Amino acid sequence: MKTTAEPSSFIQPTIGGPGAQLVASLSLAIHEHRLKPGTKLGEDELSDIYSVSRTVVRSALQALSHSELVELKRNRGAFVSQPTVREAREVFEARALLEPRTARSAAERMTEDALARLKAHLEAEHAAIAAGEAGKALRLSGQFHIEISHIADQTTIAGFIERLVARSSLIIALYWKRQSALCEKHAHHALVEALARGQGADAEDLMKSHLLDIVTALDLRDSPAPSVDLRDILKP
Amino acid sequence: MKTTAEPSSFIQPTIGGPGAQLVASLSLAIHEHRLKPGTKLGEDELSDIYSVSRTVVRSALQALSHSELVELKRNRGAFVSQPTVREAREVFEARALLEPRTARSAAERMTEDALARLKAHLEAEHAAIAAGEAGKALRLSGQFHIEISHIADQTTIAGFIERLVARSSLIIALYWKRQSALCEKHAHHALVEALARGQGADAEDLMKSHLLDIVTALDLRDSPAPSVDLRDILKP
DNA sequence: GTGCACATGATTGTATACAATACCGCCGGA
DNA sequence: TCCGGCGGTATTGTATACAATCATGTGCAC
Repeated sequence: MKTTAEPSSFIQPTIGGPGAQLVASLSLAIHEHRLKPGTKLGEDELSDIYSVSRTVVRSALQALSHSELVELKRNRGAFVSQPTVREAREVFEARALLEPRTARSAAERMTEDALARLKAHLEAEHAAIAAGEAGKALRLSGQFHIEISHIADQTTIAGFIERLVARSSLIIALYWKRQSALCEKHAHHALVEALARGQGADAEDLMKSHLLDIVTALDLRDSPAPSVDLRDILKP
Repeated sequence: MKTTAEPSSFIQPTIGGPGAQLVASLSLAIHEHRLKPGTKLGEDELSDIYSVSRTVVRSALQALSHSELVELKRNRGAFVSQPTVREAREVFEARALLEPRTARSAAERMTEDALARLKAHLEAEHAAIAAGEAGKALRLSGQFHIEISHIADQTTIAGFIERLVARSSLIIALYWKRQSALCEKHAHHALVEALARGQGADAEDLMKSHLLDIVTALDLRDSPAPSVDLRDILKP
């Protein structure tokens, strides 16, 4: 393991523009499942709440739509995204393609500094679970994967994983089957162990099976989408 | 090979909002290297050219910044992105991770319809090269990869590849070494052959070596970035 | 001649006003 | 009773005006 404490490159990609505060706040609420998929995000409503003009609200909503967290429907408004079963499958296929390899890279590029951050993060996860803060626990659980991708020092891939994790949060909100969030805890712990020892192959395998566990805990049968809008299918 | 002609899912992800025309036009110009990296895109300038208000121009620039084609600097304006050497390497590492596997999937899901489109595309590439339209040829060359990813029927991954191809265009504009674009032609032809025969493993290998060829045709030595702004490094 | 301070001009960030479009309840006719 | 047209209301799309910030060039002090 390297011991150099290179500064962590936590540059939010392209999200620093106008309405950053708003983007962050909404993003947080969505990740913590306080805003559920399908919720309408009215512009006037948000501009009232945050005391900014609709201009910046629109800007923020646009940013979120590019992260695929909200869906913009022309002349109808912004809604928290509702990934379909098909999209859900795709997201986890993509994660299966990217994350195991990234975990391996992370193990190889592990630093003392990063390990400390990772352990602290794990601690925070446990604390949130213990405190019964389900939303916060879920968000941290997702962010754990993002942390790892950042350690791998591939900001481009990390950006993709960030998007995938975000969508995963929505997917979990829609399709979660069991309520056992405990498996997460152990899986993450085991991953940190492997990463700490620089065991890349182990980390890769652990990540792969961890992702598989998540997918199998989802109910992705071809059900008629939760609440589809015929307009979105039968476009004139 | 399947023969069902399922409708191609060419849904532009989240890019249908305001200023779509503008986004398309600018995107085209960037892909064809008519707008070079570092070029400033003034808001008034664009609003004059396209006869729309600055509101929609800003919206379009924001969209492009989320695609990482342009960089938005607060209070200083929008510029066509200048990927660094490091970012260039990351982009092609990501492509190496995603595209070969995707090519394999494409081979497995090939349809008569898709094959026809692919061949037509190849023809267009040849025509552009023959006509000496270097910019157009380059753009089509990139779009070829996107077509394949769409055939693989993984819209999420296809979206990532689309972004990577876009960045690749900028990278090529900055770091291209040789001027032999002919290799592309043969590589793409070979790929289509493999895809047509449903030879997934071959397609995967061909894509891998094709991407490697592109990278080796780049000059990615650690050079002092083309024209950096000290402000971007020494942030107070 | 060099370096700093300030004023001026240009460009972006934000807010507001108006126009276009879609949603929803009502009403009339079959 | 059900379907289709119609108008009011609400919400989004676009344009414009004003405020804040940054770039540039001049002049003065050293």
